[in-house]
Amino acid sequence: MAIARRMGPAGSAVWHSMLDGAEDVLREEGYGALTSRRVAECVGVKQRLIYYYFETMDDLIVETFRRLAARDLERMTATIAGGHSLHEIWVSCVDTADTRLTAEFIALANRIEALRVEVVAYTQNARRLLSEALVKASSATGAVPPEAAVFLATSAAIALHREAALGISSGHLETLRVIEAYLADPAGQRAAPAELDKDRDR
Amino acid sequence: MAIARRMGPAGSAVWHSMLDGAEDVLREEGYGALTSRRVAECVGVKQRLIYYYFETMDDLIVETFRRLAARDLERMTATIAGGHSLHEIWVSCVDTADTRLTAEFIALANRIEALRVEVVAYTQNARRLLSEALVKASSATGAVPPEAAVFLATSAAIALHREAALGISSGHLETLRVIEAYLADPAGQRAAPAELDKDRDR
DNA sequence: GTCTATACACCGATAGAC
DNA sequence: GTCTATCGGTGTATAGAC
Repeated sequence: MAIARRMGPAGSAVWHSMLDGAEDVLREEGYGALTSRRVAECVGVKQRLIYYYFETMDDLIVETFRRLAARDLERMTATIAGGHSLHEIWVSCVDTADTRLTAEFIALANRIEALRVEVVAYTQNARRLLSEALVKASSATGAVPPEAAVFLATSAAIALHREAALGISSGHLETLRVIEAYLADPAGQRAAPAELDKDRDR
Repeated sequence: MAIARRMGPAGSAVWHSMLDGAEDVLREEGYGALTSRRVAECVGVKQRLIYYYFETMDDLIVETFRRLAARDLERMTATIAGGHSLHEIWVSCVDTADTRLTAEFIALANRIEALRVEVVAYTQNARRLLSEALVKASSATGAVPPEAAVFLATSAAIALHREAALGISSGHLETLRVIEAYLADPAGQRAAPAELDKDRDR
């Protein structure tokens, strides 16, 4: 175990731009292309500088995820606290969220233990936030438990993005419609009592 | 463009064992470790031989997926034709399927055009097979269109496997229960008319 | 803080012997 | 059909000048 070499400060402008570069590469080329040379090229510096700011490439990856996860959870918390409708929360928290990026991190988490821990924590936090929001929004107990609804909706969101990137669209519209119908009426009283609410919009 | 070099026959024993090796590496170490040397080591031959049987590494990858996809679709077709219940089809076609492996191929498909085409074809075939089976099983039109149900169930299955590998389990039981309840009664007459069926079990 | 230069491992792919 | 040997490229990571 060698003595830690001199390193640049976390949080500086260059440090952040390196995380930005790592994000871009991951999003557009996948983790197979996430190399120190590639990130350096994105930032506009030489490769050596990456190792001045990060001990290893794994560290850079973990830090990139940490920043992303923190921002995501903050945004989710703020949106949910804002008293928006479930549909608005869905669009802001899940549909908008960069699930392509998240999928890359999840894949990486199978190889990098430190990242695995962060991904688990983030996933559980996000799921808890969304489940609570769903419980609050639907006073009546619906046919689908909130934990299951959140799981189905978020895993569908990831799959929708992934398939769209590959050029698959079969079943996508139908799925989105089901999710949006559920969010509009989570308790599922569509059979008879919900007819009253439907008329109100006309 | 060079003249194609002499190559070994597709379908031979060694050829198959190379696809086996590629599958193993993908499943256990991810596509980052899928190299000609690694596969050769798995098979017990020298690296050079990989290029005797496959023009490029991308070719080996595509062939590996093709074999896997063909076997998967065959098994699905047989199971569906066997007249089993929806729940049995679910377990045999989706829950059992190697989603870890599939996820690796999907990730690779973003970089290898020939693989992308194969993945798209496979996904659409699998989705069509399952949707048709679902339509046949539920004569009445349920609240959820079959295309959406298949999409939600398969994307949930992938997410369940992926998260289990990472050590996440929150929401999993609830999700499985919802899916199994749906498969047991896809038409969704649980509100009033289904009460009759419920009592039958007691 | 940012650079040039470099060590060493491993990658895909090829040449040619047996 | 399978091998040894090798080329050129790129990966992580380090040494040390400015």
